[in-house]
Amino acid sequence: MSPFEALAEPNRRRLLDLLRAGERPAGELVAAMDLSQPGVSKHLKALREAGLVSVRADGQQRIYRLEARKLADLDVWLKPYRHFWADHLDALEAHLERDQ
Amino acid sequence: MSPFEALAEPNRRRLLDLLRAGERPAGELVAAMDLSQPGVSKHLKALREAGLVSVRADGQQRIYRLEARKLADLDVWLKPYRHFWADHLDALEAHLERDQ
DNA sequence: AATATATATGCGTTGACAGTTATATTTCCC
DNA sequence: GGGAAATATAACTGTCAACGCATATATATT
Repeated sequence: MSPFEALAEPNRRRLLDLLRAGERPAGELVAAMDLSQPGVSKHLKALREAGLVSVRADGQQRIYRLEARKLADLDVWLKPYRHFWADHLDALEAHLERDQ
Repeated sequence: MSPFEALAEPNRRRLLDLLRAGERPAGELVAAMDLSQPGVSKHLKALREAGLVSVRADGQQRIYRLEARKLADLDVWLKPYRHFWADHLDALEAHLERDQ
């Protein structure tokens, strides 16, 4: 599953947001999400396959960790578009300054 | 359809890439894509509903135009993640400099 | 008005995905 | 070893998206 596809699902974006605060065992993620345990587990699998998270075993727990480097793919794709709204912003700012 | 969902589909990303060069009639997009005309038309509809493109009529043609501002949503979502790989890059650069 | 061109929509099929419940697997503790 | 806890997988169901083909709609041309 590509990062783009992985991010299409809101629950998966939420999982990544949760992991931004630091690595967490799957159980905590389940508790934080409004989803069944298997549901969360499947989303985590999708994120794993997209390379967006990694897991490490700690006893019977699985500690999930954000792999943000993979999001750089998105950033790269986005790059040639960025100047479009950057230009607009520049124009807006110029306009606002002119009006001051 | 959210921008995230819209971007999950490779053909739709390709359509956006094509529109980066400037606005184009639907027919040109069909010619450039390896898809049926109705197929392209449906993807364009999805992009329209996601706010990522706009259309204007010119005779019997429909001229499509990139609405890149909507991609700023993506950029905003990405923002809190950016420092993750930026940090990694800094570390890598420092490492490379040290080795020079 | 009839025909052609450009584009969109309807329909049917197929495959993928998200959600559930139930069950398997692994590890821990007694 | 036996049971509990943590997590993953299996099996099933309902929904939705993508594709192709056929058709409708709108505009232009003669």
